[in-house]
Amino acid sequence: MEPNVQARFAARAKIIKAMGHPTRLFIVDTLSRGEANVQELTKAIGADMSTVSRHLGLLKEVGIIRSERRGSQVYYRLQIPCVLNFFDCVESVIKLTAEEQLKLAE
Amino acid sequence: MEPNVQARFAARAKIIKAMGHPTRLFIVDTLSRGEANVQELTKAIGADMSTVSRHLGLLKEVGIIRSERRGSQVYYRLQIPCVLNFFDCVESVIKLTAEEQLKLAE
DNA sequence: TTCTTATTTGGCAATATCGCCAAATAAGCA
DNA sequence: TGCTTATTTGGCGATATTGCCAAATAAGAA
Repeated sequence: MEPNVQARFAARAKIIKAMGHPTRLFIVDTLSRGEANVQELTKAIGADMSTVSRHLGLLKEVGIIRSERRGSQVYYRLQIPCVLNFFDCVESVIKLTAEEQLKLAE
Repeated sequence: MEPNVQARFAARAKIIKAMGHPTRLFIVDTLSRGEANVQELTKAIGADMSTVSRHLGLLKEVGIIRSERRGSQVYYRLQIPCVLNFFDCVESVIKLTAEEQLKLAE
C-alpha cells in the first residue's frame, strides 16, 4: 500500500475505531437524543467518571462529538449526526449473521 | 448500563471495531469493487500473507465479508455492502475537523 | 506419492487499549 | 480566602491487538 493511501485509510480507521467500543458507541447513541454532561453520562454508563471522560476525549479528538463548558459542567453533543447511520447497517450485519447461524443449526 | 444493553452495544461495537483498522478498511474498500483472493489482497496491501489472512478472518467472523474456496485459492467478497456508507460519513468528519483546525489557525 | 503453491494457524514479542485510583485543575459559593 | 463539586489528567496493572516467522493444512500437478 502506498504511503499516502496508507495514511488516508489510517485517518479513516481512526474515526471508525473511535466508535468501535461499547461505551463509546453508547455515548454516541445517547448523544443522538440530545446533549449530556459528563455526570449524566457517567451515571448512565456506570463506570468511573475518569473512564467516561477519557472516552469522551477520544470521541472529541477525532471530531465525532464536541464539548461546551457551562459553568462547572461540560456538555457534549454530536458534531456529525451521520455516524448514526452506522447503527442500521450494523444491525443488518448482526441480523444476517444470526440467520446464517440458524441455517447451520438445521 | 444494564447487562442486556451492554451486550447489545458490545455486539455492535465488535462489528464497527472490525472496520477500525487501516488494513481491514482497505480490504473492505477493495472488495467493494469486486471479489479478491488472499494473494491479490496481500500484494495490494504489502504485508505478510499471514497477517492479511488474519484480518480477513476477523472481518469474516463478524459477518462483514464471506469467503469461498475455489481450488487452491480462497476468494473473499463483501457480505453486507452497506458498510460502504461509512466512508462518506467518515470523510465528512475528516473534512469538518480540518475546517475547524483552519479556523483555529487564523 | 512427492513437489509446489495457497492459505491458515501456533507462538511470540512489541505495542496499544482499558479501567481504576489518586491527584490536579476549574468553577461556584460561603 | 477556603470549601465543595465537576472534570480532566498522571500513572499503573491487566488485557487485547498487531505483525512477523515458522509450521500446519489444503489443493493441484508431476
